[in-house]
Amino acid sequence: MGLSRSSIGTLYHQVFAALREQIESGDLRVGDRLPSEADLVEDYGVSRTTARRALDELRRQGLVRREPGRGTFLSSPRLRTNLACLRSFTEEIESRGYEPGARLVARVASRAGKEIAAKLEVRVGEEVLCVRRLRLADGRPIFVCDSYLPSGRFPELKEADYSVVSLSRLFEETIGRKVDRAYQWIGAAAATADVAALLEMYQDAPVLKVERVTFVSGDLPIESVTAFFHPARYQHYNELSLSPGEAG
Amino acid sequence: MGLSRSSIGTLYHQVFAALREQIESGDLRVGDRLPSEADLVEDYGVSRTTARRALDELRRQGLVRREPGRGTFLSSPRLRTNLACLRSFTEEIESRGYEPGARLVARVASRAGKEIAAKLEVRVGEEVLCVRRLRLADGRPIFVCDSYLPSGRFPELKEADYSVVSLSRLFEETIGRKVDRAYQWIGAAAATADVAALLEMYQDAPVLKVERVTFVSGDLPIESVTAFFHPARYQHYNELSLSPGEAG
DNA sequence: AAGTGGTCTAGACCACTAC
DNA sequence: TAGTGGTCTAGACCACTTA
Repeated sequence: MGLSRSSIGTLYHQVFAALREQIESGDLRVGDRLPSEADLVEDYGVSRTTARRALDELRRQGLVRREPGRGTFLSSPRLRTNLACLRSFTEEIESRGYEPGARLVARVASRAGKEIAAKLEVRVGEEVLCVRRLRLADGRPIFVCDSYLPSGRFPELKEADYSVVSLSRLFEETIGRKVDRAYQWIGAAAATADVAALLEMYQDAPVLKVERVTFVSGDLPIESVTAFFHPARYQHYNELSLSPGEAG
Repeated sequence: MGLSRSSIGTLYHQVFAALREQIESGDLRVGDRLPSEADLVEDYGVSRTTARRALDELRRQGLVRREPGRGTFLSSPRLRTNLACLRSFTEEIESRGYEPGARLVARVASRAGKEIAAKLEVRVGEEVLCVRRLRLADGRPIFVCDSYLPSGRFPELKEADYSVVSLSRLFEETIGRKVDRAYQWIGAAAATADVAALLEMYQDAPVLKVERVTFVSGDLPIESVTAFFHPARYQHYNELSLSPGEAG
């Protein structure tokens, strides 16, 4: 039904997206059984391998659990993300089939205090730009992010338009350097009044707090960002394995 | 060669393990090309699907990157070390220079519900052991963890002493298998009354919630654990690099 | 032109679940 | 007995890279 074999994307991703849409629309409730692999073969006219890959993708993202002999069941409609590799928040939202959005909330020129100066590797008092944005997935508020940008080091940043969706792409376009690596801390915090309002939560409700410093090629910090995530709409996911050398 | 089609494990896991062993033995250097899918088909006498799944598993763990038209290459050490590596909570506490401690709070024999059964890959109703422990660093409460253990699969777990500090070591000693990999979700939640009391916090205060499923060699789940961290005393840290697929 | 990984098909057998 | 997911095979075509 409605699959394209030309340029829309892979078949399994189209099947995956169709299922995800069913989940998001509310047709399926938590615990409900999804179509079996055989059902998908019939409904979409694809092979079992393709149908299976779509269901496996849903599982990998934590949306469903699969029980041998029983079926595939909706577990939880949360957004989940894999930390194992560096992806911009925009890429994470996109890769899960949602339409990423952003709303510029504030934009203030300022000067670096000790904390920000250390993170951005600039002198205290150096010019920085503070940008607060509300990030959305399919129009729903997912997180608030406060970005601190070294506008002293990269003057191009002062003129940029921060109502765009992806800051990573903005960095690449305006200063011609690609995002390369990042480090981050993940913790929990109580929502302040302003964050709570943006995320449609109560003040002091728990939020997931991510502090990230991002580097572009040349190992230069380009952004220090603190993000507050709606805990019911977003969880970080990752997979861990033994580091080489200790494996058995 | 040396694959078994009986009881050692899936074919793709055996191929995967053979390749990982080659990597860890040092036969392959950073940037070296691994055997192609076609090579593995010949060498191990498996289908391309099976060979491919082994290589995909290596990529999923960040050990290799795959380039269409070129081949599969061993990732750089920095990429590998930056990717999430599996450490027990005990190791994490130790690496931060604290003296790890543990207090056994509860220990109950029970039966697996749907959620736990799916995570531990056992049947619903199968015997499981629930263990709640309070974890300490230099005597201060850091987190509460609720472990669900497949005592039906590993009867040795029933007799074990859970007042020890490291469950990973306990697993290795009692069942003779090493912890191999894990996956986890990280989110935020409000502290329940019992958790808050153990962590010396107020009820409903925000806590960092980590749900982890740990596997031992043979790819068998050994533990499904939910941990609640004191947000002022613990934050999750990690470093991110470009994904193996896009890395330069 | 040959080789590589990415995708897709159309089958097969198995263990398990539910009726 | 029928249906489910887990694994595996033996092909196929494609876009891409390298020589």
